[in-house]
Amino acid sequence: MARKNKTRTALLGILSLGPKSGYDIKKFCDENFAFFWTENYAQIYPTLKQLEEEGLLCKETETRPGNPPRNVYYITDTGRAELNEWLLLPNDPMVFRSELLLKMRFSQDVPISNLIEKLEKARYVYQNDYQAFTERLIDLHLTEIAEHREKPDVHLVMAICKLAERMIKTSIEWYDETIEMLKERTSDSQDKG
Amino acid sequence: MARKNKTRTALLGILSLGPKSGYDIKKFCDENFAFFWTENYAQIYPTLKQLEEEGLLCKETETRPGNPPRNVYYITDTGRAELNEWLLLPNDPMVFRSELLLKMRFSQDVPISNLIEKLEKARYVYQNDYQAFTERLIDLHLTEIAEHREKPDVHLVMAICKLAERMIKTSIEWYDETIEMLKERTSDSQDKG
DNA sequence: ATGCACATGTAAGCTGTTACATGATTTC
DNA sequence: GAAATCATGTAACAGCTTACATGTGCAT
Repeated sequence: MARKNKTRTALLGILSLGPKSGYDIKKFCDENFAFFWTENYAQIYPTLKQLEEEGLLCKETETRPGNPPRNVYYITDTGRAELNEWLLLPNDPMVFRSELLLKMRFSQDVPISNLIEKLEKARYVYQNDYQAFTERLIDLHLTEIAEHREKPDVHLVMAICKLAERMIKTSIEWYDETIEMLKERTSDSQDKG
Repeated sequence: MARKNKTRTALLGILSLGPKSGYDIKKFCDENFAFFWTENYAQIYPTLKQLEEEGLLCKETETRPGNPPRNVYYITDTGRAELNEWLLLPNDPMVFRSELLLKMRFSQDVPISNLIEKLEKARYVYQNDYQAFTERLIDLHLTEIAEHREKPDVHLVMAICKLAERMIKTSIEWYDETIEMLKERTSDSQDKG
């Protein structure tokens, strides 16, 4: 019963890229996966503890001058085994959830200006995301050229960034078009009325 | 504490389009909102009951020959008021969640063929969705022309379908490109090895 | 006979969010 | 002095999914 805990395997995956603290993991998620994955502290810390108890991770407490002590977690061989098992399993279908689209469907009787505001606000956020991904992709290209060699996973990271960039671009174009359509309708009805 | 119940307002919204049974609501969601919203019976039935108790909906039991009895719910004025309040409120940011992209990021050491399989499977599902949306958009256009008039919300429905169609198209193109890239890398490493 | 569509519900229990709690250090 | 960053956690509770439970009518 109840769905499978994805945080477990997400943490194993992130830690398979290198040892990290709970704080690092959150940051890593926000900076790299925000487009398609999020985790929060209230999930991360208890899960790390649990994974350590199960022997999938091991903990080392680091003290660095001028910083609070950190609990850094390393993935164990057992952890890597569970990760690889999960990687081969079929994945859940992607989930896209938009409260804005839902509201839009029911908004025929609310002031259009309100809907336009919502769309503009969402579009603004996307604009920043789009720039971030574009810059990220350029960085990846430049790093690759500068280092005269490929890191083993650079093509995977780039593919993921490309999808994010294009989805966001598609969204922005749709937002602009839809905002314009709604504005035209507003002025039309004002002309008539 | 704990997040806001979105099912309540989703049901109010759907019932604002016309009276429906719990079964109808589920079907309506699956057929119209699946791209960005889902509901399931275990959420729908208790929520309908609760909304009725609060006076936001009213129930009528319908018996039709050859069919099991249905509980059809109508939205009340109080219900409409709560719906309109919610429509004006700022919405949560959209959520996109993809276990496939997450796995992809960690898949540098698993057989590429396994990743390709996953991508091809996902792409196949999208292909069907894409065709469905394309046909749906054509239908909406034709209906509009045939009826020589616009229903008040047709432009909203069409906008939503357009976004879905384009997002799916963008995804399919990315899947194809990514699958090809991975296949090339597989044959490259075979040439070298 | 088998499966699909119609039709309504409940129980269990993990998941995930929000809020709370605490404190050092650096930067403006 | 205020704000941001670094850093780790817990409590409470609503939300959401999965599985279970039950039954009719129609089509192949």
